[in-house]
Amino acid sequence: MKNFKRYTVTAALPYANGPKHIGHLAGAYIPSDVYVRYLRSAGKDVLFVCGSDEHGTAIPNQALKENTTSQAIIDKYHKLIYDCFKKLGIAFDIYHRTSEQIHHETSQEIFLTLYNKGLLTEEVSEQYYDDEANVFLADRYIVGTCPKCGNPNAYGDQCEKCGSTLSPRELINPKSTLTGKAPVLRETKHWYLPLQNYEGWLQEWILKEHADDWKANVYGQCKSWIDAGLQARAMTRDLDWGIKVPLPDAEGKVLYVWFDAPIGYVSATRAFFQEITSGKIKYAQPQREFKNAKADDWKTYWQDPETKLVHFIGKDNIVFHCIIFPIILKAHGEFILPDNVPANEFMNLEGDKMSTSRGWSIEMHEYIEDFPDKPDVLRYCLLANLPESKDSEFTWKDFQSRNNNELVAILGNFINRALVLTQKYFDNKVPARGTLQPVDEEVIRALKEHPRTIAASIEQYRFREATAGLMDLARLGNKYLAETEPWKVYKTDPARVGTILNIALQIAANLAIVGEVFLPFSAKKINAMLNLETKGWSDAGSDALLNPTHPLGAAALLFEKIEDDVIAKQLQKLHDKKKSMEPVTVDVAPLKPEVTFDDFSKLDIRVGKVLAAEKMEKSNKLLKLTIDTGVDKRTVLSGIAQHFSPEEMIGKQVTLIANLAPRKMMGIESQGMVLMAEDADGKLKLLQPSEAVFPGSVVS
RNA sequence: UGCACAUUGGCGUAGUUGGUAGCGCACAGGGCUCAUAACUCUGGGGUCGCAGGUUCGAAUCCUGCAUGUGCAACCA
Repeated sequence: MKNFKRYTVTAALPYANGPKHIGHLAGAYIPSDVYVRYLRSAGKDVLFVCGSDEHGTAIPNQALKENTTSQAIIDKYHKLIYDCFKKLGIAFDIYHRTSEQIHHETSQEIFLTLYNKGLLTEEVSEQYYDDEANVFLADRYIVGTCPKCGNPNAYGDQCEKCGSTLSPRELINPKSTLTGKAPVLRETKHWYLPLQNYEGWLQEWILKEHADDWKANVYGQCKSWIDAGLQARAMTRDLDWGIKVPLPDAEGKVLYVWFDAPIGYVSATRAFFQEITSGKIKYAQPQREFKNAKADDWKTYWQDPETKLVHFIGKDNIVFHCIIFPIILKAHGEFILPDNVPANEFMNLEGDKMSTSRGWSIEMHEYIEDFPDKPDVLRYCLLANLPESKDSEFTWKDFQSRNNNELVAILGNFINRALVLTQKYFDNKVPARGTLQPVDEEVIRALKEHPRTIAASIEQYRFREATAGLMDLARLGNKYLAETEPWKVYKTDPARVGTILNIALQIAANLAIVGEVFLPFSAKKINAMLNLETKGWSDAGSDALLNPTHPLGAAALLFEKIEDDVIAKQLQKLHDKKKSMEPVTVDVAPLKPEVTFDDFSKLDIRVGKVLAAEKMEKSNKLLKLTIDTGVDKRTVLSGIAQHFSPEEMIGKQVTLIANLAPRKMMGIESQGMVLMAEDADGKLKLLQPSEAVFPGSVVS
């Protein structure tokens, strides 16, 4: 494997149209953060960039939905998302924004370079235009009747009923989903990147060079794209929100969001060096010292072949990061290419796909609100369940058991045991070590081995395995104490106990070093308890991190148990949220055949008043109502017993059909029918005049 | 519909070139009591989605089928 001088690590730019959930964390942000923390701890030259993706059609759409401006949307969600990352310990060197000037310039420069090299093609085509909303319509925003199966709700790109792929022009009776109007065809010009010209190169670069080191899901996805044959893809759009196409004849055109978004990594890097060299810090938060940095240093991180570029993303982004963006970089000519793109699969939640819009999700800010002092618990739980090779599952029960059985019982407990014993027997000072016994030598050997295997896992992007390694190290400590039983030995041989606790404390100090990568907040606490400065990975595995007589800090609990009711509450909250998000109009019954006015006027619909109500015996559905219809008082049976009690019906005004032929039910004749509206959830609601009217009032 | 990835004990999963299937949780029993009834040891439990094939030998390679997810659409 090639040895690199430095690393540029990116995490997918979150799209700033809404909050992000823990599935996003598991996909890209937690693994990238662990990777970077490890590299930093190992003293590597690494830069970790991310930022908000703030262009594309979905932003103005979200603005419409929230009744505000696009700018307000991106401001709101940029802040929300970044705050969450910070509180969860995701340690970017810079978290930038694609709406910044420097990003617009960088994207335009790269676009112009491709243009000037003659690598973009220009094409005029006819596209549907909504002349009420004054926008060109993306295929998705057009619905109409499917020419193949007659489904009236087929999208401009595909009919979901018969599965056939369509183009908007094929739809019968196309309509804009924005205004409901029929769209018109209009000519528009766009600039395309002919991806097919790079097929040969991609075959060489991905299919040959990365056959072994890219993950199966990533490699397979790329192979399927390349084998299917690539096509020219438009790199511009008709939209007024985004980066202006830097050409004279491109009024009203912006760069395609997938053209500019990955360039965001580059502009963030540029902004980073600009900010730290000028001292005008706006977004940069350097997580280590950047000595003698120059504004131009961004180039080293993006153009020097000795830099290793790694993109962390979710599986939905594979094609953009492995095919399209690399083609842009390659076409430009001066950039390095990603060495790896360790894309994760998706994380499900309690047996179902996570979805913010369906309300089936745990948003980052929701977690932080409910568990403000537990960022590491979430980090650990996600790390232990990362969807590295297939979709995985987050459940609150698992969250609880990971916390109680692993963080509390194994890691927290070991640290606590080592410290409490030292307090008790050695006045809270690190005891000196005597002659080592085989059991000591064995544990020291194992201690040295752990950081090595953990590092190897991380370098292969196997973060789940690496996390298990951390917990194994804590297990090693517990096992050592159980085997040596210092609390027993102390009665006969206090010096021997000194040796044991010295070694146990060295293990604790190692847990702080290794833990910093996975659980930074807890690692900090361990260091405070040990009264130790943060140490780097080069010290990991050492059995001499604490010197004899070194005074320890105060012992405190590292993690606390999570009780059942906390978990039950979260589950309830999740289900409630889903319910509140359910669309109002579900399964609306189709229209019945037309009737004439004469048909309608045959019905005698009038308002009556319930005088008496009682349950029908042996029926769980029927209520027997006595209704004042104005002309008479009559008995009506109504199948509403599961929705209304007899008591609450008495005195109510109801709408009834008074001339419906009488019908016998359960031995009693019903002389009319009370009208009800059935809600989406099957619940019945009374149909009443908005204000009380005289019984017998006719409805027409 | 096409392509890609996945399918392993009750649950969550590992299995890197084919060689008697590992781990965590849960479960049962033992040890210990320094520790947040935590720790530690031992044990039971899997014909590796289904059906074929290649091989001395297949969870692993090939074919077909089923199920799930993603992509394919100007959805970020």
